[in-house]
Amino acid sequence: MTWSESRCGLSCWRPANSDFASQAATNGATLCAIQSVISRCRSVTSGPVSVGLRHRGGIWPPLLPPCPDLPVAMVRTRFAPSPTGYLHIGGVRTALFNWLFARKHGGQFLLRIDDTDQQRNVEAALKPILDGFRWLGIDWDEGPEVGGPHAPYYQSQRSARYQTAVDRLLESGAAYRDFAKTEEVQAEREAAKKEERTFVYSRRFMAETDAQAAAFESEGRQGVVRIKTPRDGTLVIDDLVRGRVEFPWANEQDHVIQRADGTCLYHLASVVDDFDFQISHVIRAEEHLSNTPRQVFIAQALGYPLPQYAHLPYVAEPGSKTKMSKRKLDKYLKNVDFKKVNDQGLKIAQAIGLTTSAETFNPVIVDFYEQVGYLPDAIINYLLLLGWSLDDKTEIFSRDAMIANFSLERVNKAPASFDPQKLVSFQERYMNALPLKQKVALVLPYLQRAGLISSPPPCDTGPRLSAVLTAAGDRIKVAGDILECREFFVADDALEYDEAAFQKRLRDAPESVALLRKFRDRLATVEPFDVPTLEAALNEFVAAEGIKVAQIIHALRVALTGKGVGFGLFDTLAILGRESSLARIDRAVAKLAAS
RNA sequence: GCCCCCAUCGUCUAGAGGCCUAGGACGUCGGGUUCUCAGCCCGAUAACAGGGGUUCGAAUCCCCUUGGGGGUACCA
Repeated sequence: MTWSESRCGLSCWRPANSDFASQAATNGATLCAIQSVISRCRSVTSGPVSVGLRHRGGIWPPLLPPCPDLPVAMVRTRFAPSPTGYLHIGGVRTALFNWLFARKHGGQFLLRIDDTDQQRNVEAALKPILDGFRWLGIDWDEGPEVGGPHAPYYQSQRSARYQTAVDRLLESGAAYRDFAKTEEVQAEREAAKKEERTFVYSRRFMAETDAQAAAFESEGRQGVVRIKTPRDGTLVIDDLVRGRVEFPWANEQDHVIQRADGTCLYHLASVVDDFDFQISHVIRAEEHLSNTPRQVFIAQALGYPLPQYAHLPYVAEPGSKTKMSKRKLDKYLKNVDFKKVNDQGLKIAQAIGLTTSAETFNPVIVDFYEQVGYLPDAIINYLLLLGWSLDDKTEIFSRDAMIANFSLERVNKAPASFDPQKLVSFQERYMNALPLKQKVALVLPYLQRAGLISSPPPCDTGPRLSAVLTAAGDRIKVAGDILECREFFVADDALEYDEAAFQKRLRDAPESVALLRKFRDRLATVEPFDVPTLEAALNEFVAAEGIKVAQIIHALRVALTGKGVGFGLFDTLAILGRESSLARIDRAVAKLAAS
């Protein structure tokens, strides 16, 4: 049996215990696949490696004897953003899976910029994307800013490579110059549609010789280059997540690979780059599955070994299975959970004086989360579980744990819809686990940008912020939530009151106010002014007056913070200190008297 | 239209023919705890798209239907 005959999954395992170690499907002839399987085995064992077929339900005896001398191919993956000016959350998921796969197998992850279509300002449009990846902790071994042995990593700078490929394709007859006008092809397409058959270009304006080309050109026609797609036979792809997929060649088009102006199109460029960059695994979104045949055709015509393909399901819209796009923001905002996350972000952005536009600031775009104060680890953890799972219970993964456990085998086939609520739940868990010191550092810039703390901060900021964050506990879900606690950072005479709370707890509650005035004098002498002493003092006061705690505590909270809801009352008093507490009670009482 | 992919609670998922009376998480709804809020604890709700096979036995394998998604560009 030869490898090219094998269309089954390839596996390898540790001979010692036959433990299943790693699996890869192979697309017919790719030696690269075998090498990659072996290299993956190398990462888990140092002994001899057997390669054989894996069958659902069991491992079959090895078909090849251990062959330790086979060259070990490096795992190299890539993510290819186009410079659009923002980093889409779905793109991050794809990049994450590429990154995890490379890291898991000790390979490289690279970034290549798909700017065949863009003209200017690529750098500016790229910056938010690179910043986003950096913020998320997804690092790249080769690509923009870091360079690498295969530079340049911008498609716009690689046209010479593409031209060489086009020339070779033309020379071998795998591609041809075509002089049809757009309308002429369009007419054929419509005719096919009318007759309910698959459109196949007639090649009526195909020029296979220079003389033919010259003749067309003399008519004033302009030539593009098309691939000469086979018209019969079937292409079989063994996709690492979808398994065996077959495409009849007859349904494929003679796609254009080079425009009349000499610029090349994505499919050509992508195939050439993947070869040049020695990409071993092409891991990308499902939208490219149907595009794979034309890419395979180009690669094979060029004599390139094929990479392994893995097509990931989409990240779908909240509550739907449609691919998520930032263009349909209006629609997503009708989803209550999505809107909630969006509105909270907007509120924080406004409080820190951030000018936002829906284009670049919304929950589909990564920058949103950074600005609002989410934790990168929470987002990564959430995204990891969108289409992948380890088992039926593990949910929290450190970076090391996700790298150690990730595998393409466990990627789901069905699209997963983006659930803002679940993301928030991860964020809460991570925020909660964050050490106080880091929380302080995370939150401080928000207070500064909102003008509540100067920059550089006064020296009592650290302790006060720590005290506030401790008292706040899990009320701070994202860093920007600290702005909900502004009452601890404003001057006593600048405190704002929630009118509804003021009405309910003070104006409409004269008996509470009377108690408040009385307790104020007690507060003036409590020593020390700390939580246990304050609590004891209040309990004593309540007992002496024969009242319930609730009769005074709410009034006191409104007087101190201006709000009806907040931290524990004794925490609040202790943080404010005696002086502020008394001043605020006096101010509230005065306000009451004034109205 | 044609081609390709997909299908388990509202959502993310576990599930490799008997461990399934289908498990976990998020959400939702009750109850408890606390000075409010947040949290926490306890409980409940809720799914194998439909129909045919194969098999002693099907969420799991096969076929059909339905539904969803993607492709069919001189976009990426």
